[in-house]
Amino acid sequence: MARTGRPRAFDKDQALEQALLLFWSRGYGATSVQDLVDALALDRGSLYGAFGDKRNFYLAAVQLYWDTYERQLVAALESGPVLPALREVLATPARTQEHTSDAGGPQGCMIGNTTAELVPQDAEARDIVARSHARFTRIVADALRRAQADGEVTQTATPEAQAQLLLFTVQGLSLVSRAGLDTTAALAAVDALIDALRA
Amino acid sequence: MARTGRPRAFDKDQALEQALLLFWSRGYGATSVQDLVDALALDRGSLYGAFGDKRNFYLAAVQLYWDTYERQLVAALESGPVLPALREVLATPARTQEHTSDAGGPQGCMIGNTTAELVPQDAEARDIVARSHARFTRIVADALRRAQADGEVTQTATPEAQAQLLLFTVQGLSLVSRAGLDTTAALAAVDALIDALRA
DNA sequence: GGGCATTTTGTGCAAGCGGTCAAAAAGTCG
DNA sequence: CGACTTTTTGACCGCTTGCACAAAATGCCC
Repeated sequence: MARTGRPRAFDKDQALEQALLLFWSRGYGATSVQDLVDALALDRGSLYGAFGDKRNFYLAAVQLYWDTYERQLVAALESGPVLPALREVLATPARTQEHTSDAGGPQGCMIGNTTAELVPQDAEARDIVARSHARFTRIVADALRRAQADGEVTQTATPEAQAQLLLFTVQGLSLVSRAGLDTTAALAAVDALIDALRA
Repeated sequence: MARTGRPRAFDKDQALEQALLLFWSRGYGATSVQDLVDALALDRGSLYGAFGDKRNFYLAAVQLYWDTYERQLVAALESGPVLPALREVLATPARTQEHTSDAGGPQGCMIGNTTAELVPQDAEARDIVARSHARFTRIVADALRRAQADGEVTQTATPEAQAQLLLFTVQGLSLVSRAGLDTTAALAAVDALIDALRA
């Protein structure tokens, strides 16, 4: 493996982050390679050289998104009472949306966006999304299992079923919020769900 | 308003239905005008003459989708106990997905698909989606209000909050199901939610 | 049956798309 | 310092896209 040659003039990780922001804001199809070239201030060939084609670039950005999200999720659930943390997990997308609703900023959940746009026609995208779903439910179910044992969460349903329900809710909330959300109503719905989980 | 002239050689409503099926299966961006021309067996000019441009065509299809869905929703909730009907509303997308997961058929909820793909950049699409959300929550909240009065549904949350939660869940379920769903797990989650609503 | 309004038909087009490539530039290492 | 490897640069390509338009076809109404 040769290590010589002209060094890259840009930070690959930082470029990926910026690309994530763009893909997140506009979606896959609506983001042209030219948009990326303009936004990242690097030339076409450099982009292709570093990341392969547009689809690979997007998938890498999605993976970065999920890795970041998962880290935060684990951190939020690893200590303390579970229900307030889960409440926060659900409330965050509802509140975030309020600030950026009219701006051109990121919209919804990147995993959800990918599910809607790419999954039906892209097996690799489906794998990434499915794996993210599985990891989300596993992490949340583990936390709920502990909380059931502690008497914090009701045992009227299995932790797995509860986690699955939370996945649906957070995905639905992120999606619906793109069309404009009554934040108060959304938070009331979140509270209704959290209350229903209480033992 | 002149009524004369060469009559249309195809059924406009039927063409719209077929277009809906195509848009529903592939999404907006991935469905080219050429695809529509091929599938509907009518020529380019005829399509533009009857429906205007592609975007208008799509929005008309979405509207048709919602009108159909709303009719079924109202019918399902207008009589009998509410919770079993709501359970069915949530369970249907989970089961439907099982059959068509690998085929090229319709995927997810058309409103959700539109939310993900068009809403961020299309004000008219956002209006249609937002109106659909509002109508869904109103219809469901009305049913829940009745059910709360009848003692069928818990009063620990307002009917509006419960309806909003159901909107999130059905949208999330439809979306997540596109990535492949464990039907049993999904139904367990639905049951957990329905049970939580029971008085 | 002749004029008229409308749809059909088929061609054509400008623009934007994702992607490629060859030459120039820039460090690295013997 | 000069060969080597990699990145940069910018022009370029073939393709598909959504859409427009003119001429022909068709049925209604007076």
